[in-house]
Amino acid sequence: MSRNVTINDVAEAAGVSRATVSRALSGYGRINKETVDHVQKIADSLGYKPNALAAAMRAGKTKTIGLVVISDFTNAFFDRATKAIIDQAKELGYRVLISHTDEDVEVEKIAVDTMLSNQVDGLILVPSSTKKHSHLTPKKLGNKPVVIIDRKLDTPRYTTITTGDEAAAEEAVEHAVSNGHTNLGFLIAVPGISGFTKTQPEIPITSVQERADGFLTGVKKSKPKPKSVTWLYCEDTEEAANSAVTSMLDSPKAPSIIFTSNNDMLLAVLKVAGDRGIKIGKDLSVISFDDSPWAAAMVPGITVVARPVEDLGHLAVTELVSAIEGKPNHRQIVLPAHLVKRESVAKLK
Amino acid sequence: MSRNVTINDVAEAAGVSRATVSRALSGYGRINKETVDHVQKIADSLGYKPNALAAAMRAGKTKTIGLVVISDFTNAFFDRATKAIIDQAKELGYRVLISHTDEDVEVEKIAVDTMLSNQVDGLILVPSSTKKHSHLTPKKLGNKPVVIIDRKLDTPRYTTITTGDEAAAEEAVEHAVSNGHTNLGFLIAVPGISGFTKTQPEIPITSVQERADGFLTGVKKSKPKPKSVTWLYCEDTEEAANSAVTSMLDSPKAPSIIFTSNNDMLLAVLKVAGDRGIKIGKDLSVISFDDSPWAAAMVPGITVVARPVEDLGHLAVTELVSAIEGKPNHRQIVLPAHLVKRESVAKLK
DNA sequence: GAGAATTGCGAGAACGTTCTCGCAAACCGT
DNA sequence: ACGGTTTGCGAGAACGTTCTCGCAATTCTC
Repeated sequence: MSRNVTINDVAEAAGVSRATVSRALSGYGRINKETVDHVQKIADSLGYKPNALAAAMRAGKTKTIGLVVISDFTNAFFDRATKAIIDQAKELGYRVLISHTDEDVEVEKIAVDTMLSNQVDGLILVPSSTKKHSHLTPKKLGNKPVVIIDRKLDTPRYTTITTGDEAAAEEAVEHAVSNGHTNLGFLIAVPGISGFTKTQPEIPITSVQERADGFLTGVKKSKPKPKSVTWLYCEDTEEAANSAVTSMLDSPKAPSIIFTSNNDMLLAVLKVAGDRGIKIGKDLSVISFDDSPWAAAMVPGITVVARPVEDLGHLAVTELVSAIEGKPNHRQIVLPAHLVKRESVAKLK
Repeated sequence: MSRNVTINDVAEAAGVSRATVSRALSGYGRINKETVDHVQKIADSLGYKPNALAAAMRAGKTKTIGLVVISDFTNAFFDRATKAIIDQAKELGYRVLISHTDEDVEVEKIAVDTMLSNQVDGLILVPSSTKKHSHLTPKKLGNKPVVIIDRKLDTPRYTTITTGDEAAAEEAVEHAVSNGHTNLGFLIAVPGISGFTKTQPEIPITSVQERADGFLTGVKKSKPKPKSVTWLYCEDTEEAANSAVTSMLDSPKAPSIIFTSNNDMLLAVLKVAGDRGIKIGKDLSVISFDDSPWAAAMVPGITVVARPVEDLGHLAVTELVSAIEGKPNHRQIVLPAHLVKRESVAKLK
């Protein structure tokens, strides 16, 4: 394992000092053009690669952003968000260190600590909990810039970028009612509970809360009052979701349409309905949150609330970098979400 | 922006030397138990967070793995692989720096350089090209351990972990033929070409090549010889895929089953068929590579070749870390893929 | 052509750790 | 009580870079 070529090796080989090599390669200060060329050549021939660690240490800047998401990339929101963030970070000259917390505040704490220990210049964070964020004080974060995405903290301390899920949820209900649906079912994924329940549990995630609120407002406002409304709150696992859907379909006032708060719940609806031979878009309608290629390509296409995920990721990085580079501000940004109407909602009567 | 608390600050506050603080917190060398407690307390009260950069520089180890994938996480293979890799890395005490190359060798080159510059201890790499890998010599990689996954290089220099796609592809054809299909269509995604073509282009990716080979072997071996076989090689974009599928369905000898080499192609088949009112699993059958939750939940469920993606990611990290920690070996590992039979293949006659 | 301005470069400190070395104090055995 | 061992800790170097400072050598100015 041969040692790496350092700036000292280059300096020696070129017959100049370390300082001159640094000047030549980084292009600052006063230096002769010919020296630059000469050093360049030597550096190339030795296969010199600058040590970003050493540079970062000296500079106090790592050009690295920490990204702490709750979920992995097997999720129709976080895969796209992560990609957008990495791409935009690269565009602005930053790298991204990624960690995921699986909705666990303790894991989040450790993840953030690791990020700080690795001297990230700033953090993009999807908080696990609206309320438990005592580890997220500016002091504990070493006063580093932070951008919160997808969800809000109950104290709006940092720049926060979310999507207008409440209005979109309302629009979704409106769309269903205007298509003649009067028996509505809502399936809300809530982390931290076990199994599923009819009574509304505490929802530690503002985006989910807003979706539920939007659904509720939609129900309240709906012109022909719905005959029946079924709410089910469900743990985000396959088994729990399948049980919940089964229970909903077996209830005496089975809904003609189910609204799902995310794609995991949607897949459960598709699966259980499929197993029972219930045809989506005909016997049973469905509207879900979050668009995806497969939701569009399926037959029938699934009507969804599409959120501007790429814009959100892009903006998060832009805001963060702007803060890193000295323009700190605490903006609360809400990007509009909108309903994409496909064929999974039957027109009744 | 208050400066960070360093080991010097702790030392001063505790009235001991830097060395003692380091000993106390890292737990090595000879040190008094009481001193340890005292220093701990002071460190906590000051909110001291060790600077991983400085430690890494001193140690020459960053406990970081570089992951260079071709695609982002919006892909049914790489999302799962990435998650598995991050999780297993964390398990073994490593962090992961991620980059994606979009199948571009030049981007790959820069990505690898960035990784090296950031002093990763090892690399997990999905190479963009089987042949163009002059930037991947041990020398250029500073003799760091490398694990190649998903695809092979034409010179097997590093530990390589792939899946047995050829056998699985053969099995897929066999399954179709045994269900009475005699008009077969193959839709192979090939990066680097534009649009689609009937003539086989050079395939720069061994996994795709193996799938094509497996399909071909399957065709050759098939008992009732197929009446017609249509091959289409297609750029991995939505438009090209849609055109290719359209072209295939419009050809005089339209296939009764289409084999797709990845999920993007599968979605194109679903989309075009859906638009034309062609029922999958009835009027048209399909088998694709790579399983996913939606392929399972759809109606009909899509018959797929499932690859052990999590195992692959897991193993990649384990192998890499073992090499980092001094047991270098160059294994060529092939994990078995298998056919998951669902309802997207019609039984003919 | 003498003083002033400019140019090019080297010496050396600094970033925050870890770890080797060596020294003093405490402890041991006889 | 005296030589030898153990214990605890401090001094200082090292990792690879960047950047300030200052000093020569060169060029400019009148």
